[in-house]
Amino acid sequence: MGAGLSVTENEAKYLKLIYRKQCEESTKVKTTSVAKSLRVRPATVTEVIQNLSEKNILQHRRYHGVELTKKGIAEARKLLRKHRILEILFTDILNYNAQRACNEASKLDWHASRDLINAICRAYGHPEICPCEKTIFSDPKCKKKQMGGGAY
Amino acid sequence: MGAGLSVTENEAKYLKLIYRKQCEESTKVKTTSVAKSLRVRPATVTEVIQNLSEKNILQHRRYHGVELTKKGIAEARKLLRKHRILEILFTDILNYNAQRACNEASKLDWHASRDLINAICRAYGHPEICPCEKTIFSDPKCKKKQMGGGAY
DNA sequence: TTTAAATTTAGGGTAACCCTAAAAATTCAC
DNA sequence: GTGAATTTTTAGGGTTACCCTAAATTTAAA
Repeated sequence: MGAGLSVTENEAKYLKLIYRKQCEESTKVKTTSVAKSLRVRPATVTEVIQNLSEKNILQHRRYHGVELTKKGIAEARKLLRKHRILEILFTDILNYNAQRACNEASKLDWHASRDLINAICRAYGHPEICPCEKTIFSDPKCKKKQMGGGAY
Repeated sequence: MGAGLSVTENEAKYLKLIYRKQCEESTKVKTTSVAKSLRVRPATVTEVIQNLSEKNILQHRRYHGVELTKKGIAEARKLLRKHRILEILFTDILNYNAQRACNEASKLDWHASRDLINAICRAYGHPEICPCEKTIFSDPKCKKKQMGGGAY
Protein backbone atom coordinates (compact mmCIF):
# COMPACT_ATOMS: atom_id res chain seq x y z
CA MET A 1 0.00 0.00 0.00
CA GLY A 2 1.42 3.20 -1.19
CA ALA A 3 5.11 3.76 -1.08
CA GLY A 4 6.35 5.83 1.78
CA LEU A 5 6.65 8.89 -0.36
CA SER A 6 6.75 11.77 2.01
CA VAL A 7 5.02 15.09 1.58
CA THR A 8 6.97 18.16 0.62
CA GLU A 9 6.89 21.27 2.71
CA ASN A 10 4.38 22.85 0.39
CA GLU A 11 2.19 19.81 0.30
CA ALA A 12 2.28 19.84 4.07
CA LYS A 13 0.76 23.29 3.95
CA TYR A 14 -2.11 21.96 1.90
CA LEU A 15 -2.47 18.97 4.16
CA LYS A 16 -2.67 20.98 7.35
CA LEU A 17 -5.26 23.24 5.82
CA ILE A 18 -7.35 20.39 4.51
CA TYR A 19 -7.22 18.61 7.82
CA ARG A 20 -8.34 21.68 9.70
CA LYS A 21 -11.22 22.30 7.36
CA GLN A 22 -12.32 18.75 7.11
CA CYS A 23 -11.71 17.41 10.57
CA GLU A 24 -11.79 20.41 12.81
CA GLU A 25 -14.34 22.60 11.14
CA SER A 26 -16.27 19.82 9.48
CA THR A 27 -16.61 21.75 6.29
CA LYS A 28 -16.49 20.18 2.91
CA VAL A 29 -13.15 21.03 1.35
CA LYS A 30 -13.58 22.71 -1.99
CA THR A 31 -10.86 23.39 -4.48
CA THR A 32 -11.73 27.02 -4.69
CA SER A 33 -11.63 27.62 -0.98
CA VAL A 34 -8.23 26.00 -0.72
CA ALA A 35 -7.10 28.12 -3.61
CA LYS A 36 -8.28 31.24 -1.86
CA SER A 37 -6.69 30.32 1.44
CA LEU A 38 -3.36 29.62 -0.16
CA ARG A 39 -3.56 32.32 -2.77
CA VAL A 40 -3.02 30.13 -5.75
CA ARG A 41 -5.17 29.25 -8.72
CA PRO A 42 -7.70 26.43 -8.57
CA ALA A 43 -5.79 24.52 -11.22
CA THR A 44 -2.79 24.53 -8.96
CA VAL A 45 -4.79 23.10 -6.12
CA THR A 46 -6.06 20.33 -8.33
CA GLU A 47 -2.54 19.49 -9.29
CA VAL A 48 -1.25 19.34 -5.75
CA ILE A 49 -4.26 17.33 -4.70
CA GLN A 50 -3.49 14.83 -7.38
CA ASN A 51 0.01 14.46 -6.08
CA LEU A 52 -1.23 13.98 -2.55
CA SER A 53 -3.61 11.42 -3.88
CA GLU A 54 -0.78 9.50 -5.46
CA LYS A 55 0.93 9.50 -2.13
CA ASN A 56 -2.17 8.03 -0.56
CA ILE A 57 -2.70 11.02 1.63
CA LEU A 58 -6.19 11.55 0.38
CA GLN A 59 -8.75 10.30 -2.07
CA HIS A 60 -10.00 12.50 -4.79
CA ARG A 61 -13.25 12.04 -6.63
CA ARG A 62 -13.19 14.35 -9.60
CA TYR A 63 -15.44 17.34 -9.11
CA HIS A 64 -16.47 16.11 -5.70
CA GLY A 65 -13.72 17.13 -3.35
CA VAL A 66 -11.27 15.19 -1.28
CA GLU A 67 -11.24 12.96 1.71
CA LEU A 68 -8.18 12.32 3.78
CA THR A 69 -7.14 8.72 4.10
CA LYS A 70 -6.09 7.16 7.35
CA LYS A 71 -2.56 7.82 6.35
CA GLY A 72 -3.40 11.40 5.52
CA ILE A 73 -5.05 11.99 8.85
CA ALA A 74 -2.13 10.46 10.67
CA GLU A 75 0.26 12.58 8.69
CA ALA A 76 -1.71 15.74 9.31
CA ARG A 77 -1.81 15.07 13.00
CA LYS A 78 1.90 14.56 13.13
CA LEU A 79 2.33 17.91 11.48
CA LEU A 80 -0.17 19.64 13.68
CA ARG A 81 1.36 18.12 16.74
CA LYS A 82 4.66 19.66 15.74
CA HIS A 83 3.00 22.91 14.95
CA ARG A 84 1.20 23.13 18.23
CA ILE A 85 4.08 22.04 20.38
CA LEU A 86 6.10 24.80 18.81
CA GLU A 87 3.30 27.22 19.59
CA ILE A 88 3.52 26.20 23.21
CA LEU A 89 7.22 26.87 23.21
CA PHE A 90 6.90 30.24 21.58
CA THR A 91 4.10 31.55 23.71
CA ASP A 92 5.67 30.34 26.88
CA ILE A 93 9.30 31.15 26.51
CA LEU A 94 8.92 34.10 24.24
CA ASN A 95 5.69 35.62 25.34
CA TYR A 96 4.28 35.49 21.89
CA ASN A 97 0.54 35.67 21.43
CA ALA A 98 -1.25 32.81 19.78
CA GLN A 99 -1.35 34.48 16.41
CA ARG A 100 2.31 35.20 16.28
CA ALA A 101 3.27 31.85 17.68
CA CYS A 102 1.21 30.27 14.95
CA ASN A 103 3.00 32.23 12.27
CA GLU A 104 6.40 31.25 13.47
CA ALA A 105 5.37 27.68 14.02
CA SER A 106 4.10 27.48 10.47
CA LYS A 107 7.54 28.22 9.16
CA LEU A 108 9.23 25.59 11.25
CA ASP A 109 6.88 22.74 11.96
CA TRP A 110 7.59 20.69 8.90
CA HIS A 111 11.32 20.93 9.52
CA ALA A 112 11.34 20.00 13.16
CA SER A 113 12.27 16.42 13.88
CA ARG A 114 10.03 14.18 15.83
CA ASP A 115 12.64 13.89 18.53
CA LEU A 116 12.95 17.60 18.91
CA ILE A 117 9.23 17.99 19.25
CA ASN A 118 9.02 15.22 21.79
CA ALA A 119 11.79 16.77 23.80
CA ILE A 120 9.95 20.06 23.88
CA CYS A 121 6.75 18.26 24.73
CA ARG A 122 8.42 16.58 27.65
CA ALA A 123 9.92 19.84 28.81
CA TYR A 124 6.45 21.31 28.93
CA GLY A 125 4.86 18.42 30.74
CA HIS A 126 3.01 16.97 27.78
CA PRO A 127 0.51 19.73 27.21
CA GLU A 128 -2.76 18.73 25.66
CA ILE A 129 -3.99 21.92 24.13
CA CYS A 130 -2.21 24.62 22.23
CA PRO A 131 -2.53 28.36 22.74
CA CYS A 132 -5.50 28.49 20.39
CA GLU A 133 -7.24 25.76 22.32
CA LYS A 134 -6.81 23.09 19.74
CA THR A 135 -5.85 19.65 20.89
CA ILE A 136 -2.28 18.53 20.67
CA PHE A 137 -2.16 15.00 19.40
CA SER A 138 0.03 12.69 21.36
CA ASP A 139 2.91 10.62 20.12
CA PRO A 140 3.32 7.14 21.53
CA LYS A 141 7.06 7.57 21.34
CA CYS A 142 6.84 10.60 23.58
CA LYS A 143 6.66 9.22 26.99
CA LYS A 144 6.32 10.74 30.31
CA LYS A 145 9.93 11.17 31.32
CA GLN A 146 11.87 7.97 31.24
CA MET A 147 12.17 7.96 35.01
CA GLY A 148 15.48 6.24 34.85
CA GLY A 149 16.86 5.94 38.37
CA GLY A 150 14.37 7.28 40.80
CA ALA A 151 15.00 7.11 44.52
CA TYR A 152 16.49 3.86 45.67
CA MET B 1 24.75 47.38 -4.92
CA GLY B 2 23.76 43.99 -6.13
CA ALA B 3 20.10 43.25 -6.04
CA GLY B 4 18.80 41.95 -2.78
CA LEU B 5 18.50 38.45 -4.11
CA SER B 6 18.35 36.24 -1.11
CA VAL B 7 20.03 32.91 -0.69
CA THR B 8 18.06 29.71 -0.87
CA GLU B 9 18.11 27.20 1.92
CA ASN B 10 20.59 25.08 0.08
CA GLU B 11 22.81 27.98 -0.74
CA ALA B 12 22.71 28.87 2.92
CA LYS B 13 24.20 25.49 3.65
CA TYR B 14 27.09 26.26 1.34
CA LEU B 15 27.46 29.69 2.80
CA LYS B 16 27.65 28.54 6.38
CA LEU B 17 30.20 25.95 5.45
CA ILE B 18 32.32 28.36 3.50
CA TYR B 19 32.21 30.90 6.28
CA ARG B 20 33.30 28.38 8.83
CA LYS B 21 36.17 27.18 6.72
CA GLN B 22 37.31 30.56 5.61
CA CYS B 23 36.71 32.71 8.65
CA GLU B 24 36.76 30.36 11.55
CA GLU B 25 39.27 27.79 10.48
CA SER B 26 41.24 30.04 8.20
CA THR B 27 41.55 27.40 5.59
CA LYS B 28 41.46 28.07 1.91
CA VAL B 29 38.12 26.90 0.61
CA LYS B 30 38.54 24.43 -2.21
CA THR B 31 35.82 23.19 -4.48
CA THR B 32 36.65 19.61 -3.76
CA SER B 33 36.53 19.94 -0.02
CA VAL B 34 33.14 21.62 -0.17
CA ALA B 35 31.99 18.86 -2.47
CA LYS B 36 33.13 16.25 0.00
CA SER B 37 31.56 17.99 2.96
CA LEU B 38 28.23 18.30 1.24
CA ARG B 39 28.39 15.03 -0.63
CA VAL B 40 27.88 16.45 -4.05
CA ARG B 41 30.06 16.56 -7.15
CA PRO B 42 32.63 19.27 -7.67
CA ALA B 43 30.76 20.51 -10.72
CA THR B 44 27.75 21.08 -8.55
CA VAL B 45 29.77 23.14 -6.13
CA THR B 46 31.08 25.26 -8.96
CA GLU B 47 27.56 25.91 -10.11
CA VAL B 48 26.27 26.93 -6.72
CA ILE B 49 29.31 29.09 -6.19
CA GLN B 50 28.57 30.88 -9.42
CA ASN B 51 25.06 31.60 -8.26
CA LEU B 52 26.31 32.91 -4.94
CA SER B 53 28.73 35.02 -6.84
CA GLU B 54 25.92 36.55 -8.88
CA LYS B 55 24.20 37.38 -5.65
CA ASN B 56 27.32 39.16 -4.47
CA ILE B 57 27.80 36.78 -1.62
CA LEU B 58 31.30 35.90 -2.68
CA GLN B 59 33.89 36.48 -5.33
CA HIS B 60 35.10 33.66 -7.42
CA ARG B 61 38.38 33.59 -9.28
CA ARG B 62 38.27 30.63 -11.62
CA TYR B 63 40.48 27.81 -10.41
CA HIS B 64 41.52 29.81 -7.41
CA GLY B 65 38.74 29.49 -4.90
CA VAL B 66 36.32 31.88 -3.37
CA GLU B 67 36.32 34.80 -1.03
CA LEU B 68 33.26 35.96 0.80
CA THR B 69 32.27 39.56 0.23
CA LYS B 70 31.22 41.87 3.00
CA LYS B 71 27.67 41.06 2.18
CA GLY B 72 28.49 37.36 2.24
CA ILE B 73 30.12 37.59 5.62
CA ALA B 74 27.20 39.54 7.01
CA GLU B 75 24.79 37.04 5.59
CA ALA B 76 26.74 34.10 6.98
CA ARG B 77 26.84 35.67 10.39
CA LYS B 78 23.12 36.22 10.39
CA LEU B 79 22.66 32.57 9.61
CA LEU B 80 25.15 31.41 12.17
CA ARG B 81 23.62 33.66 14.76
CA LYS B 82 20.32 31.93 14.18
CA HIS B 83 21.97 28.58 14.20
CA ARG B 84 23.75 29.16 17.45
CA ILE B 85 20.88 30.76 19.27
CA LEU B 86 18.86 27.71 18.42
CA GLU B 87 21.65 25.55 19.76
CA ILE B 88 21.43 27.42 23.03
CA LEU B 89 17.74 26.78 23.21
CA PHE B 90 18.05 23.11 22.44
CA THR B 91 20.87 22.36 24.82
CA ASP B 92 19.29 24.30 27.61
CA ILE B 93 15.66 23.42 27.45
CA LEU B 94 16.03 20.03 25.98
CA ASN B 95 19.25 18.80 27.41
CA TYR B 96 20.66 18.09 24.02
CA ASN B 97 24.39 17.77 23.62
CA ALA B 98 26.19 20.15 21.32
CA GLN B 99 26.28 17.69 18.46
CA ARG B 100 22.62 17.00 18.52
CA ALA B 101 21.67 20.59 19.06
CA CYS B 102 23.74 21.44 16.02
CA ASN B 103 21.93 18.89 13.91
CA GLU B 104 18.54 20.16 14.83
CA ALA B 105 19.57 23.75 14.48
CA SER B 106 20.84 23.05 10.99
CA LYS B 107 17.39 22.02 9.92
CA LEU B 108 15.73 25.10 11.30
CA ASP B 109 18.09 28.03 11.28
CA TRP B 110 17.39 29.28 7.81
CA HIS B 111 13.66 29.21 8.45
CA ALA B 112 13.63 30.99 11.78
CA SER B 113 12.70 34.63 11.60
CA ARG B 114 14.95 37.28 12.93
CA ASP B 115 12.34 38.23 15.48
CA LEU B 116 12.01 34.73 16.75
CA ILE B 117 15.74 34.43 17.17
CA ASN B 118 15.96 37.72 18.96
CA ALA B 119 13.17 36.72 21.29
CA ILE B 120 15.02 33.55 22.17
CA CYS B 121 18.22 35.50 22.54
CA ARG B 122 16.56 37.84 24.98
CA ALA B 123 15.05 34.97 26.91
CA TYR B 124 18.52 33.57 27.37
CA GLY B 125 20.12 36.78 28.42
CA HIS B 126 21.97 37.49 25.19
CA PRO B 127 24.47 34.66 25.31
CA GLU B 128 27.75 35.22 23.56
CA ILE B 129 28.95 31.74 22.87
CA CYS B 130 27.16 28.68 21.68
CA PRO B 131 27.46 25.18 23.10
CA CYS B 132 30.43 24.46 20.85
CA GLU B 133 32.18 27.57 22.06
CA LYS B 134 31.76 29.53 18.89
CA THR B 135 30.83 33.14 19.17
CA ILE B 136 27.26 34.21 18.69
CA PHE B 137 27.16 37.30 16.57
CA SER B 138 24.99 40.04 17.90
CA ASP B 139 22.11 41.75 16.19
CA PRO B 140 21.71 45.48 16.70
CA LYS B 141 17.97 45.02 16.63
CA CYS B 142 18.17 42.64 19.54
CA LYS B 143 18.31 44.78 22.52
CA LYS B 144 18.59 44.12 26.09
CA LYS B 145 14.97 43.91 27.14
CA GLN B 146 12.94 46.91 26.22
CA MET B 147 12.51 47.83 29.87
CA GLY B 148 9.16 49.33 29.22
CA GLY B 149 7.49 50.26 32.52
CA GLY B 150 9.80 49.45 35.32
CA ALA B 151 8.68 49.87 38.93
CA TYR B 152 6.01 52.42 39.68
C1' DT C 1 57.76 20.01 -19.47
C1' DT C 2 54.85 16.48 -18.98
C1' DT C 3 51.59 14.46 -16.25
C1' DA C 4 48.46 14.13 -12.47
C1' DA C 5 44.98 16.47 -9.91
C1' DA C 6 41.64 19.96 -9.39
C1' DT C 7 38.26 22.79 -11.49
C1' DT C 8 35.17 24.42 -14.77
C1' DT C 9 32.15 24.15 -18.94
C1' DA C 10 28.78 21.92 -21.67
C1' DG C 11 24.85 19.57 -21.91
C1' DG C 12 21.38 17.09 -19.58
C1' DG C 13 17.78 15.59 -16.30
C1' DT C 14 14.25 15.77 -12.44
C1' DA C 15 10.96 17.61 -9.23
C1' DA C 16 8.20 20.95 -7.35
C1' DC C 17 6.21 24.87 -7.86
C1' DC C 18 3.08 28.17 -10.50
C1' DC C 19 -0.01 29.93 -14.50
C1' DT C 20 -3.64 30.62 -18.51
C1' DA C 21 -7.09 29.00 -21.56
C1' DA C 22 -10.16 25.72 -22.85
C1' DA C 23 -12.97 21.68 -21.84
C1' DA C 24 -15.98 19.12 -18.77
C1' DA C 25 -18.98 18.38 -14.89
C1' DT C 26 -22.00 20.03 -11.52
C1' DT C 27 -25.47 22.98 -9.57
C1' DC C 28 -28.96 26.30 -9.45
C1' DA C 29 -32.94 28.68 -11.07
C1' DC C 30 -36.62 28.80 -13.71
C1' DG D 1 -35.71 18.98 -16.59
C1' DT D 2 -32.93 22.07 -19.03
C1' DG D 3 -29.93 25.73 -19.90
C1' DA D 4 -26.94 29.12 -17.88
C1' DA D 5 -23.64 30.10 -14.35
C1' DT D 6 -20.18 28.23 -11.57
C1' DT D 7 -16.73 25.08 -10.22
C1' DT D 8 -13.28 21.97 -11.34
C1' DT D 9 -10.20 19.66 -14.22
C1' DT D 10 -7.20 18.97 -18.28
C1' DA D 11 -3.85 20.50 -21.49
C1' DG D 12 0.03 22.82 -22.34
C1' DG D 13 3.55 25.86 -20.64
C1' DG D 14 7.14 28.11 -17.88
C1' DT D 15 10.62 28.85 -14.01
C1' DT D 16 13.95 27.75 -10.56
C1' DA D 17 16.77 25.14 -7.87
C1' DC D 18 18.79 21.15 -7.43
C1' DC D 19 21.92 17.29 -9.15
C1' DC D 20 24.86 14.56 -12.60
C1' DT D 21 28.45 12.84 -16.32
C1' DA D 22 31.88 13.62 -19.68
C1' DA D 23 34.92 16.47 -21.75
C1' DA D 24 37.70 20.52 -21.65
C1' DT D 25 40.89 23.55 -19.17
C1' DT D 26 44.06 25.15 -15.74
C1' DT D 27 47.12 24.60 -12.15
C1' DA D 28 50.59 22.37 -9.63
C1' DA D 29 54.02 18.91 -8.81
C1' DA D 30 57.74 15.81 -10.36
